[in-house]
Amino acid sequence: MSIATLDNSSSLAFLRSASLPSLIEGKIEQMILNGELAAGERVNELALAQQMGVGRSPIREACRKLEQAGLVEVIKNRGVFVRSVDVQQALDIYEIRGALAELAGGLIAERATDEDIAELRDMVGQMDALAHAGDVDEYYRSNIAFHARLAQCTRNARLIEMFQGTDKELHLYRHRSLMQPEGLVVSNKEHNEIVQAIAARDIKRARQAFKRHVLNGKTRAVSAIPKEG
Amino acid sequence: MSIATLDNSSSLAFLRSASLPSLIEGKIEQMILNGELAAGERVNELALAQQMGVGRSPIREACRKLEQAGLVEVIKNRGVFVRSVDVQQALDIYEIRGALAELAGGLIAERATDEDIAELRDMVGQMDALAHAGDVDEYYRSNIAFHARLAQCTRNARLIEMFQGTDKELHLYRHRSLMQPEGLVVSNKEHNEIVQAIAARDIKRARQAFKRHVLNGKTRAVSAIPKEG
DNA sequence: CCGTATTTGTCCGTATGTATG
DNA sequence: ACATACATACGGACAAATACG
Repeated sequence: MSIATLDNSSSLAFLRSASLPSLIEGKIEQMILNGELAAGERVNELALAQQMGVGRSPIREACRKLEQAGLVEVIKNRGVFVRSVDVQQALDIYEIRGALAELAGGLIAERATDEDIAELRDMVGQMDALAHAGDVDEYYRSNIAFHARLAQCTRNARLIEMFQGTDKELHLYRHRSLMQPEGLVVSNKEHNEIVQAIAARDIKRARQAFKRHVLNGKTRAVSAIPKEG
Repeated sequence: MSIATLDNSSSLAFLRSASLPSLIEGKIEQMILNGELAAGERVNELALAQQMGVGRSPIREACRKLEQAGLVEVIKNRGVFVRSVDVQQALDIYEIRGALAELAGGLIAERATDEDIAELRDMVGQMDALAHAGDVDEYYRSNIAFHARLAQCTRNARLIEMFQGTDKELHLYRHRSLMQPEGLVVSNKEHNEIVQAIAARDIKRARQAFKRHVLNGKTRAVSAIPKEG
């Protein structure tokens, strides 16, 4: 009754607020980003339904959302397949992220609070240790958190969503192992430049620093570039 | 067997290629953009299903896609509601479109073919007549087509999608009557500047011209601006 | 505050289409 | 090329939640 019941009721309260398709969507998304579901692989409705102990309807609705998000492709009467992003599509997305980063850099330099900046500094400091230690996995997670925190400082909700969305799409291109241990230090040096420009409230420098960071990320991720170096 | 049969089989072939949820999604989207479904209004599953002569499953899947596209909001156990975009959200989106237009302007100046440019010129010319004639409705349609054609010239599929997507979202803010008859002439003058810069292959000027056009559109659409004039 | 009607959430059955031997 | 097995597409039914009187 006591603790177990409380835990149970609280988890039920959570289930009440979040719809089942949304929970399933998050689960499938996680499976895709974790690589459990590889690019091009088929997403079996019945198998997932039985695995999760639900009917097929919530699975189907979740897949439609993922389709719109660009994480899966749905072929009528054939099934749902994890989207595979080719080089050209990745370059297109990086091109867009470069422009969004340019915008974001300026917004952050204008709108970030001193608390924001202090926190960003801390994160860069911690990542510096991870980079020099060569802890790729932990740096990877911290990198995501840093960019999420950075995006928040734009105070533009739609822009934050676009960074998140395009980042997930790019995961379908970066076939794991997206960074060399030495790339970590370089990447974090760019993080530091961004934060420095923001702290100085230097809009122009912040725009360029953030844009360069994204486009350098493109170069790091895309090994064989067909056009436009 | 003759013509009627052929027509029938061809329409069936179309139904074969496009999924029912996708067709319904387009239909609902059209109803929203046409104003048949007003912002904030509830989308009744059963009513739509009976109206379209289908079950509720395809309706629900279509609504999930529209939710991800940002055209509707789904509240658990309450229903689907046409999204209402407030002033701040509209400003956020215009901010993003400004950055995307800046990117697009440069890409188009680099990548547009001479045929593209000739066609863009023609469209601007036709719109000029419509603008001076004060034909708001026809100008409105031509304006959409012009921007779609312009986006195509970027040769960036994802960027094209983003222009389309954010444009639909903005429709939920612009409560009809988005342009004064005199605004048409001004707007098309900006179109002409964009095409001129592209034809001259002047990347910098094309970037600025396109960005200005979008941000001027923001000013035209947003009457009461709370911050950042 | 309660009962009723309406609407959503989910599951499942059947039909249709696809892949495989 | 055909038949079988399998997966998806859609509709209908039941349960749960909400809205209304």
